Formats: sequence, C-alpha cells, structure tokens
Amino acid sequence: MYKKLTDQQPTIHPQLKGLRMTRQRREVYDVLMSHRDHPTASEVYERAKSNMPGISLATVYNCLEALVQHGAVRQVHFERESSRYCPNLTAHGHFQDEKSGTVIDVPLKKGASLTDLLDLPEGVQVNNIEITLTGKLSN
Amino acid sequence: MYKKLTDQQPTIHPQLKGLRMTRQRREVYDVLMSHRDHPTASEVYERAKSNMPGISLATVYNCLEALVQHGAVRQVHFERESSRYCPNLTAHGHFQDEKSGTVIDVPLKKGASLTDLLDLPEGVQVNNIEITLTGKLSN
DNA sequence: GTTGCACATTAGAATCATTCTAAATTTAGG
DNA sequence: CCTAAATTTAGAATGATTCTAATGTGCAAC
Repeated sequence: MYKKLTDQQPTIHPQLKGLRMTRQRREVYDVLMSHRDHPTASEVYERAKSNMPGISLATVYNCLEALVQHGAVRQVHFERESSRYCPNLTAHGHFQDEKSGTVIDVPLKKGASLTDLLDLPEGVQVNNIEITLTGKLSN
Repeated sequence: MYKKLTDQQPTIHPQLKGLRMTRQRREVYDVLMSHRDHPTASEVYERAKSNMPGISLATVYNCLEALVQHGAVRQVHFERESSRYCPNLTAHGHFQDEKSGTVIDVPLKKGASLTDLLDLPEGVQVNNIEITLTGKLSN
C-alpha cells in the first residue's frame, strides 16, 4: 500500500485560484486555515516548520505577502506590533485583549455598512478598511 | 522694551492639565496643534528643531508618548508604517491616499456610534478604537 | 525665593520586524 | 524532457522605535 500522488495535493481553495502554487504557499495557507487565531509571521513560521522543517522565515514572509496580494488572506495590525494574518474574508473588525494579546474577530452586525457611518469626501475610492479595537475581555 | 517672562509660557491647553510641563513637551504639542496633518515622529522632530534646535529625536518620541498616555493626542497607524500623531480628540477615523500618502480625518456621521455596528461579545471593555481606510482620493 | 528629588532629556547603542540580495531551485507550459 | 520565469533560501541590510546611563530641570514643599 502506498500513497497516491494526489494525496499530497490537497484541494485548492477557491481563494487560491490563479495563484501559482508551491508547497510552501500551500503549507502557509494550511497553517492559517487550520488554526484561525491571527498568528504573526513568526508564529506561522514555527507552525509551518513542524510539517516542513526546511522552510525559511523569508519564505513565510513571501508566501504571506503573496496570499495577501491575492486577496486570500488579510493582514491585521494593532499599533505597530507584528502583522497578524486572518483568513476570514467577511467584513469584520478585530479586538485585542490588552492583557493576553488574544485577538478575536468582531463581525459587523448584519446589514451594517461601515461607510454609511463615515463622512467620507466625495468621490474617494476605498480599497481597504481596518477596524481595530483594544480593551479588556470580560471574565 | 523687553519680553515679559510670561510671553514665553503660552496658555496651557486643557488637555495638558496634570502633565508635567517641559519646554520640549510644549514644543512638540505646539507642532501638532499648529499643523494638523498627521506627522510622523521624524516629521515632528524636523519641525520642532526649527524652534528648538537642540531637541533630540529620543525626546520627541518621549514627549509624543507622554502626550498619548495623557490622552492629549492620538496615534494613527497604517499597516506598519511609522506612527502618526493626531490632536483631534473627537471620534473619527483616518483615510490615507495610496499615491501621495496624505492622511485626512474622517468624521463619524453625527449620532453614529461604531459599537452599534459591531457584534461585540458580552462584557468587553473597549478602551481604544482605530478605523483606518486606504484608497484613492478623487481628483 | 530656595531646595531636593523624582522625573525628563540626551546621544548613541541596541532591538526587532521586515525587506533586500543574489544564488540555487522549482513550477508550469510546450 | 526543457526552458523561462517565478520562487525559495540564508544571511545581510534597513529603519522605526526603545533602551541605557549620564546629565539636567520642573515644581511642590519649605
């Protein structure tokens, strides 16, 4: 009994269509999809190494950038901390607990549109929105 | 005719009450108040030097931090670019033009509350909110 | 007005996330 | 299988910010 080749080529998610696929990019994407806790590049690197020991940090940065450019993943920023990566493509913001550093997704209430709330000048074209909250989680 | 001492001690803004006042902190605050274009620390440093040639960059960083801690000024972040500083204390977000880098304030429409839009977990205490948009300015 | 001391300022070194470089490797197409 | 273009890699470089430790100063108490 031996592995079929196709076992090593898992289904490509729709978000990855059109992105040149390499083992490293797949691994980085799988890391993000399997544990959606907004890891930093270094955290992704540590996790990726357990499946792919030879991967380099520079490659993790490159892969993350490719995924972001491609729209498969979003970057999240708190102050000037390390960038974090989020594969949730729905409209949402992020909350970070000041004590633990934990980051959670904060969905927009349904029907809500952020641009309705903002007094934007005429004719601006908005390409990206980031909503970040910090504070204390209750319990 | 000679200057009275008090001429060199301009009115202290309400936001500065309780903050130990030094020449450098006053200068940094004046720079922010007089040209509200969201300068970076280095830009504040360059401007402050024209009135106070001996001021150091480390001091500008220290003063900016003191003003932020004290709630007199807010930090603004786009991706991981240098922090920018904003003395507008009303609820608002920021828009950055991708080509020029220009940052403008984006007021919330009146009566609007961001937390109304967001599905926050029970009992979280929100201490800070940052709303940042990027895109293209029309003309 | 003087004093004391806790807090500020300073120059330069240190840190650390990220980007760059250039050589080796790999992907996808024909 | 072959090739060109893109990707990976280790290590160096960059750049914003923070740290260090020595010197200076605001201001509350006298």
